Amino acid sequence: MNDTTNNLPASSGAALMEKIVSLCKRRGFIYPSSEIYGGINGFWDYGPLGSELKRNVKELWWRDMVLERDDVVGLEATIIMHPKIWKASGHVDTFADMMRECPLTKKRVRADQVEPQSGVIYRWSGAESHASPFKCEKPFAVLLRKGEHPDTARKKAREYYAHGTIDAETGRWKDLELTGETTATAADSVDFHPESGAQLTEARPFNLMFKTFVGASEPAEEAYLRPETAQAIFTQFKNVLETSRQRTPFGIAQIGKAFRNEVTPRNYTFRSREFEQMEVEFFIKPDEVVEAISGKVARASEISNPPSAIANPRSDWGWEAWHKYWVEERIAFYEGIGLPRHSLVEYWQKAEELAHYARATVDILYRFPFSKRNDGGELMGEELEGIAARSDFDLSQHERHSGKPMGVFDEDLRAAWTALPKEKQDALWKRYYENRKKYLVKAGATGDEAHKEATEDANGLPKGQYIPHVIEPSAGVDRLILALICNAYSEVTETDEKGRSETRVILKFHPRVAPIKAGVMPLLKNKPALVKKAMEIRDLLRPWINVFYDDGGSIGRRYARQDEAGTPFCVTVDFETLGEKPELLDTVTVRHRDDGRQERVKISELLNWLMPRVR
RNA sequence: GCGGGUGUAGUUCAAUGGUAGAACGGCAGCCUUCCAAGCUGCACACGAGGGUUCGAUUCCCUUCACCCGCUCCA
Repeated sequence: MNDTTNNLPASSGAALMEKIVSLCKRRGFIYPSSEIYGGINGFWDYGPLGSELKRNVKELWWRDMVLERDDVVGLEATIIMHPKIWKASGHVDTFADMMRECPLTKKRVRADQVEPQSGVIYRWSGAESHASPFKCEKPFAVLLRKGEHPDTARKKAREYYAHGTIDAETGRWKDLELTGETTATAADSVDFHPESGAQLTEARPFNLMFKTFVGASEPAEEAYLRPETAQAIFTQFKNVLETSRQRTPFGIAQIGKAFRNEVTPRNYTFRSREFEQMEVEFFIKPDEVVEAISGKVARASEISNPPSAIANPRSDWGWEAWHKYWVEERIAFYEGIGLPRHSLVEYWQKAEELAHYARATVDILYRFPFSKRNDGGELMGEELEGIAARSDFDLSQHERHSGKPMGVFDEDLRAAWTALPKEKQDALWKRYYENRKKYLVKAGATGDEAHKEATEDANGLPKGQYIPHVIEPSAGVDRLILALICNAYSEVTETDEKGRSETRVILKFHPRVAPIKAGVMPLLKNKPALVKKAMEIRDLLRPWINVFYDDGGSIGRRYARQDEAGTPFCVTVDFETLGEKPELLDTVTVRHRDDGRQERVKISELLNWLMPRVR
């Protein structure tokens, strides 16, 4: 236990990240994008090993989420879509926020979310210095709250005027003379920064979506690069439903690029401006429909028994049960590709953190070296995936904005409904109506409109019609790649007989994700028989798994190279292979990455030996 | 976007107002019977632009990128 990431010194987060970054560059996992031109902030490329790693991860996800399930189908949509989609999804409003800035602290706040404040406004027309020729005539104002001394406001003003001047550096700003002081009272004003009290700048649009133009001739139509892949799934929902022979509950999966003009890309590839997502939108029956068909809705606590196992889906599951199911399913996926449970955090978002569309969201966090620590010194983790219960918000929004119906017809519901007692019908109708009305009001409908539409919606139930709800497990591929690399990173320090100590790096990837599954090498390069046999073995394995042939340098050097690349197995052709000991003819040495252990495997059995270990 | 720091070979570092060295790594060859051995040779760098100067990697300015702290993170 002296060679794993978790035992590296706790304080070395930044130093550890530096080592990981340079390893990634050196071994061809990750390069800065456009590096020969100086790089471009927030963009990263994957090199030979990185692209294999990423391909493996995406393929495993796809296999787990789509190929090995009956109830999820795939989609690959375009990056540029109809601009109205982003209006319907809310991104045009929330991603293009009007922001105001505090001139004192430079902090930015959303223009529509400034807390109203009351107090006395102190205004100045400028400031000048006796000690230097400094003079400034910009107006500045601070809100003085109850109980604060006017000198507090004056101090802030001097700080503001001195900002970036020599006076600020020498500390002489305290002597600045403020000019043109006036006061006024303010009640519930939203013009002042809640923390500093300084008057905020005018609101400016601040757009996190990348804009582009469709069409070569002017005036071209403005469009956006998608800031998430989810909306494509919602907009193609009806097409998929009608062509895939799926019925709720079922999901649509997509892997693809998304783009966000992040304010500050940071932490290596963790927050990139161009990134890839792996998402499923899993469409389920609303709870009222489940209850109509099954007679009851299973509680979340009923499922998954024992707790470590993932329950099999049941027809009486409502959104809570499905949500919990996907949380467990996804954590199992991460464990299955080598992220140990203790490296992950299952974080249930608090009510006030939830996005406007979400009923519940669980974030799966990975404890990155750069993560902040809590009071107990424990890494708190950064989000790899969010699993959101989004109700019927998205499909409803697209129904409203496109005017196209997004509901489904469900024969089971229609049949079940007629068999229900009148009281039950009324109760379910009422609940569905209330939920729809609540959504519609939130979406901006007036009371009357909402009542009318919600009534129509609820009247669909007896006919077997409803708008599905959705559970969305949405993962960031690039974040996961970074987590896998951080998790795999380990060092072994060895002292040789000459007393030299040397630190070697081993990337302990799970064999499933490892870029290279096996290194194939002759023990010695200058023995043609060994080389020939090794090349035969490479050719034998190559159609099935990614192998790497290497005969450069000494055998130890080649092992070390493969350790750094995270290759779980090395296959070595030696003199026994050629029959030096007759009983070992046509066997090879297989060397294990993590502990250097060796075993002999017959060449005829090699592929069957390797395959189950690398998938 | 703000403040602070840093930019020299693939990586980690050094030196210098007169255009740069090392270690490791890489490549080629020799050698090598299992964990970065050795020998020989080769290739590879002053982030970019501008200014000062006879001359700038070095000083100044701008810019870009990276790191840290704020901010942001639907």
